[in-house]
Amino acid sequence: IKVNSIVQQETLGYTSKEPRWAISYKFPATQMTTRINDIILSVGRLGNVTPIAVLEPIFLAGTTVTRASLHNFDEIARKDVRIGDTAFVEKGGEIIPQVVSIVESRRETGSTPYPVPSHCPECNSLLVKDEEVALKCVNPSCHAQVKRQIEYFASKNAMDIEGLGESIVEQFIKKGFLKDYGDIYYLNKEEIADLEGFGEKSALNLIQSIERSKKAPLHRLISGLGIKHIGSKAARILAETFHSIQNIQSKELDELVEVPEIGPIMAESVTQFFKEPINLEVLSKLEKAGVGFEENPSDSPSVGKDNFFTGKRFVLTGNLSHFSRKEAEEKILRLGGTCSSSVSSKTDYVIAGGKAGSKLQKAKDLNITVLTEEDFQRKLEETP
DNA sequence: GGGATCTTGAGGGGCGATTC
DNA sequence: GAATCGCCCCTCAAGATCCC
Repeated sequence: IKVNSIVQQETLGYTSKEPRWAISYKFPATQMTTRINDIILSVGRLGNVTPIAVLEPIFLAGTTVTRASLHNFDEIARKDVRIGDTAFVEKGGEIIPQVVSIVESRRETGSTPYPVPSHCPECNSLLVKDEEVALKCVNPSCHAQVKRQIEYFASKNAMDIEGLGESIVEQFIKKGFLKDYGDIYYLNKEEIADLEGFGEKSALNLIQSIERSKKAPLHRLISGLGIKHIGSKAARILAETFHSIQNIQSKELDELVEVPEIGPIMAESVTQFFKEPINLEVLSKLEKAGVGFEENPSDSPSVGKDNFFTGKRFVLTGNLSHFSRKEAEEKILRLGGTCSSSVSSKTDYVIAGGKAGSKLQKAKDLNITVLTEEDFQRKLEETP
């Protein structure tokens, strides 16, 4: 057994379940070979075309792996991945399947390099490649893009519309109920209830969930609009700075660039979004439906006295048992802290739940204080 | 250049709704 | 009422890109 890392939990303050003296050994990721049966193309909400390897199913690190992202066509060329190849596959962090390399000695005779596609696999529009590595479908009406945009708008990170997942969105688009995310607010309960797989109860739940989302905090609405480069963090900054959609819309490029953490590319992306007639039409639908376009004062972070969380940067990892990661993040933000998705020297605390992964190791390497869930709860209780 | 963020995708468990 | 179905949630990683 090769040991590639050691995690000493001395500093973690773990309870008897995970004792202070415990040392864990990590194994190198298990690699196995399997055949690449096909390479399929997925179109994301911003039009990026991502190639995915369809694998001969293999049981690897406790699960059956059937697909792995190939990220982009440069990556395919770099690894020279071809349909029919035998590939080494592993799971990063024992979670994410990835194609590590190809076994060239087992390559089938007559195989050819995977061709870079010229047209969108969903709408057949011409694909373009600008400065970015990804190939892009630039047809705003592309079925796949519209579907992904609606899913993203309804997702937990955005408007949090429970019951509007991938397959339901697909079904609604096919039925003609949805053409963009603005249509969500004009869905008819009776029509939904008549659909296969739905009933009175589930239709009512969905409509209620949609109604609730009209009061979502401004930053979640901004995030849900799907503006390129504007994710949850940037959306929060824009909401806290400008307080309403109309206010953001009225800003010129140079005014947006003045906002901390918003650079010229992000600012350009925002102004471009509000210039597109197709986006203005959707915004109009949202506004007419009564979706909140202004910041609710209760959405702002607590600006009271300084506390343990004020100005500190946190990273969450592992499973928390008393609240979801999202809830923990919300609590930190409300108390004036910030949350990041990666550990760096600027991180003040890492909050580690059960089954914490590589972030815990990195925190240890960088000598960053690690809090258990119990420590975190105690700090919350101590904070007025 | 380092760090942060965004995007995308994977699997299984949990759970609610529908169907029989 | 039980069985089945399938959606949603959760977490993590890689690569690209952006900000400072």
